[in-house]
Amino acid sequence: MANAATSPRERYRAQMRTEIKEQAWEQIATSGASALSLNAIAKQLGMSGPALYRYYASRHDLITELIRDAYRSLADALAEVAAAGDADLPRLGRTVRAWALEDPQRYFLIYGTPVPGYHAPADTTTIADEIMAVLLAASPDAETAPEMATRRAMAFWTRVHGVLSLELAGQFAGLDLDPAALFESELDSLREL
Amino acid sequence: MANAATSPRERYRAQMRTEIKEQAWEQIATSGASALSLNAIAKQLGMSGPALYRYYASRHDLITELIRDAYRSLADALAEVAAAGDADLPRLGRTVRAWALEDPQRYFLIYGTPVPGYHAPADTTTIADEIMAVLLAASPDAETAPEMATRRAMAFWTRVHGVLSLELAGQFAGLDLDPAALFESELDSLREL
DNA sequence: TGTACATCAGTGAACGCGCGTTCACTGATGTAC
DNA sequence: TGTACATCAGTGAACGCGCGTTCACTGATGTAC
Repeated sequence: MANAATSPRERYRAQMRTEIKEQAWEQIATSGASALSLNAIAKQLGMSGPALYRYYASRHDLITELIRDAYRSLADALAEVAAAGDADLPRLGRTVRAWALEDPQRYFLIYGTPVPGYHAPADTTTIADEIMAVLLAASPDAETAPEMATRRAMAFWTRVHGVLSLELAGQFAGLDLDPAALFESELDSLREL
Repeated sequence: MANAATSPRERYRAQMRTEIKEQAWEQIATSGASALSLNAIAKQLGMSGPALYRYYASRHDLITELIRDAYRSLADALAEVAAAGDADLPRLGRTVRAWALEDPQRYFLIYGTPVPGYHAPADTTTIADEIMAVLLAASPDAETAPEMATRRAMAFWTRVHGVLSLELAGQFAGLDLDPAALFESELDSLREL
């Protein structure tokens, strides 16, 4: 009885989908998400444009999956730190920063300028909740003062995003300022809360 | 002797340039900056595409001027508050927020996701410096402890941007959270610095 | 084991579209005598 | 004051391009007997 879930054809399909996405990320890193083109991806993979339609029903579908993957990747990175047992907020903050620096455009695909009219798929909300849950659990008083923990998690999130998105956007360019130090000082500021 | 600076033709030109930009902003608000199209603007103004080239040498030139205008507008809004004499950081923060809510895509054009490879015109840096100078001057200890003031101004800026950009991007959507209250609490947090 | 058939990845041609931009032009507006 | 000329806004046709997507097809791979 052949195992349908891992038939050669299915494995091949899965790998093609992966290669398409890898190529897509490369394009996004180079030219931004709005310039993402199925034809350009196909050409880069050495195949014709229409061939991609075997793997993704549309450009929109591909982008949707990229967004999902990006959320998943960040959630996993944080969950891994949390699973190690030493997940205080500063550590989680550094994890977010490292993840963002790895691929700034991936960060912006999730948290950057929204395209008016475009709505992220519903299930990304679930992953976003997962992320928030990790942050909440990492708040020292998560059990004893849940409201406090929520406020701290939100401040954590907005402060992290504030430094990070300006840094990644290059807004600190000629400013004689060490982004890493500013980031650390913002992480530190959360103790006052 | 005709005053060349305000000849009918020059006034007409200036007004056309303004109308083109107004139309451009409307498109950006509707579809985002990356979808901005000269032909679409022209059609909306009831003229042919090539006609716009009397007023802007290229699409790139138009966008550059929009960016400049956006910076200018924000700098002016802050300078106005500062000129009124009661410019503490919280008040400036609320000014930034009001300005951003007025037209979120205008905010994102300046502080949103950078397009890889695109570089803002050099003179916007000057306006950005102007903005930073207003923030610095608004720090209570601007004269006595300039280093302290710089750190406070930077924290102000990143925290304001953190809440604001997440709010405008709709990241607080189903989160049972009052953005205005969170914003106020972040402004308040700066006193600890 | 080989043969017949079904599945499916990938191709090339094509459609319709909108883009930025150029060019040679028409016609209205402003200037100089 | 009217006339001759220069300026310049705007047009329509055209160029070359790349896009997403559909379609009828070829040929290789896998399945059933």
